Amino acid sequence: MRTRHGSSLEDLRRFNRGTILDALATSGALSRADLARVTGVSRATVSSLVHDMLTDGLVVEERGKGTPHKGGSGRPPILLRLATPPGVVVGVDLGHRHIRVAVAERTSVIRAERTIAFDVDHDAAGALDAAARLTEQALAEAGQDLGGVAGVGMGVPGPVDWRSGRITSAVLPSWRGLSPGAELERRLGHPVSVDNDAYAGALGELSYGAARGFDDVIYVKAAGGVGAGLVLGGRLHRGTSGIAGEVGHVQVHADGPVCRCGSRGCLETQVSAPKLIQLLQPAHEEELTVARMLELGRQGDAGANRVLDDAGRTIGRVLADLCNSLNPAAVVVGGDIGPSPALVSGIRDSVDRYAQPDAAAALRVTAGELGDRAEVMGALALALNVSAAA
Amino acid sequence: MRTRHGSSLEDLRRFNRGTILDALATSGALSRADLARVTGVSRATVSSLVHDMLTDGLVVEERGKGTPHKGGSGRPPILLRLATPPGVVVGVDLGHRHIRVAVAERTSVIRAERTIAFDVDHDAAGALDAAARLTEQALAEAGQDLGGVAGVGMGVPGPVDWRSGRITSAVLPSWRGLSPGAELERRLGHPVSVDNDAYAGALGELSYGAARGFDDVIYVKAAGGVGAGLVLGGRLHRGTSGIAGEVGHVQVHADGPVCRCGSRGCLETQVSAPKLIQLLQPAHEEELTVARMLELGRQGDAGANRVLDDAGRTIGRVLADLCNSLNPAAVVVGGDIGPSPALVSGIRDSVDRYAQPDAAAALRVTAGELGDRAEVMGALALALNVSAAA
DNA sequence: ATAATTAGTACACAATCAGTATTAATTGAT
DNA sequence: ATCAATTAATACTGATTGTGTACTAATTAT
Repeated sequence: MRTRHGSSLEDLRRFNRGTILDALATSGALSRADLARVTGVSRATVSSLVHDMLTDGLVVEERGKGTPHKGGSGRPPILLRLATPPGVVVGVDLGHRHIRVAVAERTSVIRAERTIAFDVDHDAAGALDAAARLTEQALAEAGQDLGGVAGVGMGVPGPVDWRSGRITSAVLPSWRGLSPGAELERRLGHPVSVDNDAYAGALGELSYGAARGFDDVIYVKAAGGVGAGLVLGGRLHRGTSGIAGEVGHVQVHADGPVCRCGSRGCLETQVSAPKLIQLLQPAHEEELTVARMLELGRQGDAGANRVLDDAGRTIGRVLADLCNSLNPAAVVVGGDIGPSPALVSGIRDSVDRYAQPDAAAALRVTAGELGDRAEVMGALALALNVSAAA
Repeated sequence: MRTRHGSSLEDLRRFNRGTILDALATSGALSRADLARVTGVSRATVSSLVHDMLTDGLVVEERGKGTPHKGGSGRPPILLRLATPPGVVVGVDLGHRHIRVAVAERTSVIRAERTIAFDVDHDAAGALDAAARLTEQALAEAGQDLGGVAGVGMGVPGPVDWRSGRITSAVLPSWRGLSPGAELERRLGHPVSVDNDAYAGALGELSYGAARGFDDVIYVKAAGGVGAGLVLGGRLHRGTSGIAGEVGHVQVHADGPVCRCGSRGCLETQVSAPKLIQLLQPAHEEELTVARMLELGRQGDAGANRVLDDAGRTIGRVLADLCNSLNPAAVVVGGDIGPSPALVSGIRDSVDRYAQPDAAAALRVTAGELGDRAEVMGALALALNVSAAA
């Protein structure tokens, strides 16, 4: 149920209106009677609120259509649906090595999309320039211009202090101290909501993907690095300084190689996508890529599946401890190696082995539903200011 | 600000009433005008609500007293204070080896307290019998009987499924499958709210101790076992099946001794209070106890401090990973060895070493303020149904 | 056609909050 | 001592809102 509002009558009405909009957002199309049943608000009030919302153009009636009815007889309901608000939202996903931009209707239906490879890590300014250029291209393809933009969200490959909007951590020199939101805003002339890429992915899967409806979820992004977005109590957990979920730098080998973070034997040094390719390369003549590795896995290549399974077990070892502590309902695996069944089953095996039986029993481990779109969908959710934000 | 309520006018009024009660609970004594300023509710509404509350006996006026005034002139305010509601609340803390019962006014001022040593782990039924007996004794001391009890809360040494109220995990045979709340209710004739002891401790420190005012806190209970209560986003995080915070069974030595949970090398096998005493005993002729060990540490005994410091480092190693994931504002150390400065500084050192610098910098590591009363105070908070519950 | 059933609305009503006097109680200046 | 100034509390009025009841609308089954 919805929460959080003020103390006046006006607030109360706004609250009820929000409850109805939420119900419509999750259920698609409902009649006024359905809304009254679902929300607990009386039919008369629903009628009144819906009337206002129709006047404001927030919802539209869907008359005469199918009008499916349960009992058989009775007056057919007039279904209500959220109106697609004018304008579009823009989602920007800055990965370590790619930039993806999506332009979507405010119902989050994607209208245009652009992806390019880019060395984001080492050229922050260039990446932001490219993102702005891609945004303009995608807007043009969608038949829009910057004036029609209602919101912009962005995921960036590093921890963001979500009060100041600055990149706090020192992992990527070209990003250090930067305010990526302000930077993109300068280029687009529109405010930008920013979160790190793992949070964006979590938000994407939470709003539109495999994590929908769960209160406590760990979203793991396994790609060039390893990060996590934690959904706790139905909300994204960012922590005191906005760096919660940084599981990539948990030490898994005391005497492992030195990580870019300065520590030794971090999870990230063991299971990053480049590392896996490096492990697998000697067995192949062709130049391997992540996509090729996953394809080999699908085709049953033992080496590829072994590498992915081992990586899953290593990640699962870390997640097991976290699941012991957090007892979540689901682990959703994303990132570009996330779709690998071998990786997911490796995580599952490791969690089953190392987490407490009760925690493991309550846990569902799945690949994300959105694939490499999770982050950009999350960026769209940020732009739409969907409720799940903290 | 307060949150969470329904959609009707009645709900709105209840909400505003709650807002006022909250303000009074935190600020002690306020005039109606103060309340209007603090809560944002209009003076007229505050007057009306306060009138109702006076009629119901929820608040009392404090006329003529000091009546401190800011400006100097003007009609002196009538201060309002929460009335101490009739009746008392009972908190029961079942540790592994002790039982503690407190009877408190509903303002959480403790009226009577009883503590005994008891082998709770191996005799659940006996422990509950003893708890009921102690409750009656403490009630008598406070000049009350069971009829005057307004609420009972209890912390138990094992994970509780907080929907069914049953002990879920299999760690303690005599407790397996038991419904301790229902059992104590049968003995006292009064409903009992139950949580595990680490949650109770967290709730105690959150409501009355070192964790007050923080949104994200890890409370660690270091005693016969090691457990944690996680406060995330200002609320106790119980997880999907109510077993969140079970950090005692994180593996810290792959080839360590077998734990009572069946796994090997669990944190609990390395740093439980009995284990520390066992480590320290050879250097002493007298039979050591936990209290004596802490006293030795205070007196500067190198061995005792070394053992405690090492234990802190081991715990800190586990907490570092958790702090990387959760980025909390504070770690509060409780349990019977929690007051040891060596333990706390060991945790601090380990966290500084193994957690990311940003997460460590945001973190405050302290001993709990409530000492061995944390759990029973948390049980009182449960009984008072203080807001922090999930 | 008619009854039954379900959806949606109109209207009277009560609950609630806010704004504006009005009254109350005190200080300080004359 | 008296009176203005100041702050607190309340009474009253008015507007907004949600609910319940009665009513109309639209369809199916008989």
